[in-house]
Amino acid sequence: MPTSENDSPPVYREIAEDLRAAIASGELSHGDRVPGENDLMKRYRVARATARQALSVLINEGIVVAIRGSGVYVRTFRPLRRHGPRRLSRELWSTGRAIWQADAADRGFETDSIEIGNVAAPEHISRALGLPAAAPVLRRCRRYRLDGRPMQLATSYLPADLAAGTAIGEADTGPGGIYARLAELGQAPAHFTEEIRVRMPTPTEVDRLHLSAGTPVLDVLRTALTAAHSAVEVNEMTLDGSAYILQYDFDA
Amino acid sequence: MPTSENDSPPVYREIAEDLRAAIASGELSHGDRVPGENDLMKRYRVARATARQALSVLINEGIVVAIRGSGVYVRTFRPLRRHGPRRLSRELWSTGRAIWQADAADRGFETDSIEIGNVAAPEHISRALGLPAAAPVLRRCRRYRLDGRPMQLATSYLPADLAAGTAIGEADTGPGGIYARLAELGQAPAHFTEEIRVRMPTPTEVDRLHLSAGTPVLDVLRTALTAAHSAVEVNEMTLDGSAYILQYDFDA
DNA sequence: CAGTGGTCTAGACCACTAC
DNA sequence: TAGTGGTCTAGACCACTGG
Repeated sequence: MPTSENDSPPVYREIAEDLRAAIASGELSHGDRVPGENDLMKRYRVARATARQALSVLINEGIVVAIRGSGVYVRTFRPLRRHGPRRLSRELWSTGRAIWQADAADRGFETDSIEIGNVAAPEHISRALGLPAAAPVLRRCRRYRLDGRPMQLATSYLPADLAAGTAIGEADTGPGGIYARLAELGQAPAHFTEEIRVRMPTPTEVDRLHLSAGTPVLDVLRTALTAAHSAVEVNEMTLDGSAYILQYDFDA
Repeated sequence: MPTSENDSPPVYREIAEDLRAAIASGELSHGDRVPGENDLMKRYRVARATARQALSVLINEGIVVAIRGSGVYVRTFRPLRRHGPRRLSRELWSTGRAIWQADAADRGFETDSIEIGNVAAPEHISRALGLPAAAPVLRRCRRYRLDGRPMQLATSYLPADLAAGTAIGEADTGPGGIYARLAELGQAPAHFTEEIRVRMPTPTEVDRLHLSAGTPVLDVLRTALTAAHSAVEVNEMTLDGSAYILQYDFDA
């Protein structure tokens, strides 16, 4: 017979709950060291696996990180605000700034591991662009870092014939970026739609974004449309969920 | 000496990777049964804890669910599209429909466990409403279900003096809901801003939303402003991340 | 009632960090 | 070098699901 409480939660959950409460109450705060495996084994008189299981709960909730050889620590959370409409206003890119420069004025935002080439469009991309299945598209993959920390992965797709022979196919797309080049072609984006999904990251994403366990990612799929409502670009982004707050403003 | 590969990943990761690949390739698909602990122990000749650890990776990624006494299954994912701007268009609530009815026409959307009362505003709420700290506000908590499945938790806050003596304080707010009542008071919402965050759920939310492990939640904080830009309502929502796609449309 | 996943113990060896 | 977390074994008892 167990402790004979009518329906007591498992030990590891109670330990996790104690730690969670200590964090919520401020008794332990950002960056503080959390009691480790050995501490918990002594304090609660449990086996190592049980102590580990308790910690793994908090790790998978993303409120704590384990650092090998060192200890377990309360995670800090300092997200960047990403303003949907404002950052895509025409004034911005028509004056020669790349749109991601709107996110973090003056901070060390930089792009990384760029890859450009023509491919056959995946199904959801050809659909979004209104092209036949597997139509040729120009794909631009890149990674954004802020202060050295990887924040998001982004892949743009444009109809191959539209982009052919322009700076859109170059590593440096020039002042104002892709959207300014599209405008020069008479295909300036006028409307945007963004679709947002949440999920846990794949191992590849964990690696490329340096995610710790318990960190979800945001998938943002943005479609850029001209004034005539033809789709000229689709941008598929994967954001570190602990690094962003998304903001959207609109009218009734 | 281990298998002497220079830097081979741990066994449990390799097992997880095999299963992930089988799912990605379609060899195993939605609802299918995944090899269980005993299968993995035999097939890979590992101890039970190792097989469990491999499965726990996939469970925490949200790609499979474990059902006690039965087995482990590939999760199905069928999200609901929630259209930010459109669902809040004035025509909708001014014609007597509650705004959440815009999400799921004809489907069994219903509200649940409603709780209404005056409280002192939490810090982030008083800030959003432009009120002094701990000002009195009317709070409305509720839960939404679709086809019986809980989908989101929502808590609205309105300045107490504004809501006093109106149907906003009632369980049934009448045709068109809160926003129609505000309009009658000459405080019709004209602008909205929504802030989106992602995180792993608390145990309470796991319970109230029936979330399985590896499911993140979306926090949406919406502020409703009048044409004169005074904030009249703040709605703090927590959505089941596996149940929603958020969509926002806007112009350049 | 056989099989499943859930919890827990008591060990072991390893890689890494910090002093 | 002492202490940390990471991986792994070989058991045990339990609650639950399914035929």
